[in-house]
Amino acid sequence: MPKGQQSQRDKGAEPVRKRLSPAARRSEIVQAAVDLFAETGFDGSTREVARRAGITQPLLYRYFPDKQSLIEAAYSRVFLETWDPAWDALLQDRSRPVAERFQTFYEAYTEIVFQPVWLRLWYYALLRDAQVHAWYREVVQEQILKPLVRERRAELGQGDAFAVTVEELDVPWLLHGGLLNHGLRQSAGQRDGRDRPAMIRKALDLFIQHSAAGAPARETG
Amino acid sequence: MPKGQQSQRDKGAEPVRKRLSPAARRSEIVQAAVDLFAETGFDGSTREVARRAGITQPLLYRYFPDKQSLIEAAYSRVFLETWDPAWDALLQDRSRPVAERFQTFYEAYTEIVFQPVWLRLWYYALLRDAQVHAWYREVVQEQILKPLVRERRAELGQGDAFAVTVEELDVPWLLHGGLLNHGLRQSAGQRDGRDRPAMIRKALDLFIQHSAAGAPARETG
DNA sequence: GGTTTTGTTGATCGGTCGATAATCAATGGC
DNA sequence: GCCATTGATTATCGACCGATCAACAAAACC
Repeated sequence: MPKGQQSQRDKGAEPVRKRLSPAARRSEIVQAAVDLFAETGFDGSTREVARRAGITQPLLYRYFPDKQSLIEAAYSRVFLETWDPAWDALLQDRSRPVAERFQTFYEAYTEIVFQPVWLRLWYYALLRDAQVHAWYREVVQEQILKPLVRERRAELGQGDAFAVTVEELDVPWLLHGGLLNHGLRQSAGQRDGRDRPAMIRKALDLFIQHSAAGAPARETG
Repeated sequence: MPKGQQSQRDKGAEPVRKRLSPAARRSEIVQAAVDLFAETGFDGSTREVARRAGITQPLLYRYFPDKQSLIEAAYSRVFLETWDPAWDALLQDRSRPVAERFQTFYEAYTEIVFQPVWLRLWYYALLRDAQVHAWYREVVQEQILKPLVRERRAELGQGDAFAVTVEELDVPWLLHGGLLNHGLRQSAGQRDGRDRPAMIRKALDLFIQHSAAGAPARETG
């Protein structure tokens, strides 16, 4: 019989101590932190994080010097792993219409960022410190919205060399923000069945129409 | 000499006790709560609320049975006093074009709801309980978006009697959400000078163009 | 002016939180 | 099989929080 199978200290079937590699343990803690913080905000207790990770609370301080660094680890886990490098190529694939490209992209993108855990953690981060917000705002603008404007310019034969202006980004920001807000609305208990792809399509239609209106009067049926 | 002018207990110039009417005191407490909760979220302490209101913390429990009712009082102060009854008439004033009416309305509306205290309290409330969110979502939809669709129908001569469908609300929701998100973005430390009226105008233009495209092919230059 | 009413305060309780120190025990090296 | 390493736990500290209660004092009343 293996020793310690049923010592007096065991209250359940779970072995009292399970020893993991630092990387694996740390990963479990971060995942527990992400889940908890997404539910309750960053005032969720370290004890609850530890409970969900199946460890005791002091052990948490073996992997993170303080709670703040645990919060930042949760940031990284969720936000930094959002962007798929393949999307950059997708957005610039000029063999397909802009609307079709960005439809594909936004369906994949929102499938990630519309998850409650992502949206809630995002808004909690936004409310807590403007630092994270400024950083991610830059990501959205450079990776998504400016490519959208540039690719649409090229599609309209307007040339894509010169810099994208602030005014050109207004409508893209409006629609991107509208989509984000739609995700938040659906995430917060709403169940009216309006599906994501349709909403994305409408947003992209609005942009395509709007950019065409500024172009040399090419009409779309 | 008035008694108690400089007793041993006075540490500053402030009189130790200032006696107010319950209504005035309660109002001061609620205002302090609104300010604090907008800054730190609803985990802001009752002691800090009391400090900002210039009273001691136990007195707070003379006016509110517990912290939750103080939170709800802060809700009411900010959210219930948002809507100006005059706006209902404004939105239905058919002597002016729909775009012009809603431009005026949204400029007044966002002047209130784009205040950091409003936006932050709103998102904190949204993240905390879906109840408040569902309630306010109903307000926006019934008071703003459905009138927008109906008035635009009338302007296009399509008749405004039959009910507004869910699909018709998609684009309005998209643009309304985009505006809200724009306010949040500006509130969170961004200073790029893009002004509200211009953004509102672009959002309304998008809606007007979109609804015109669905009409019997009337073209707008 | 004495008495009542009630707005206000000081003191404090039980609970939870973040963080630390001492101790225990599972694994790898030899 | 012993030992060193280090993952993991128990116990605990100081701070803060929500809430309660007895005591105090400023108006209000007659």
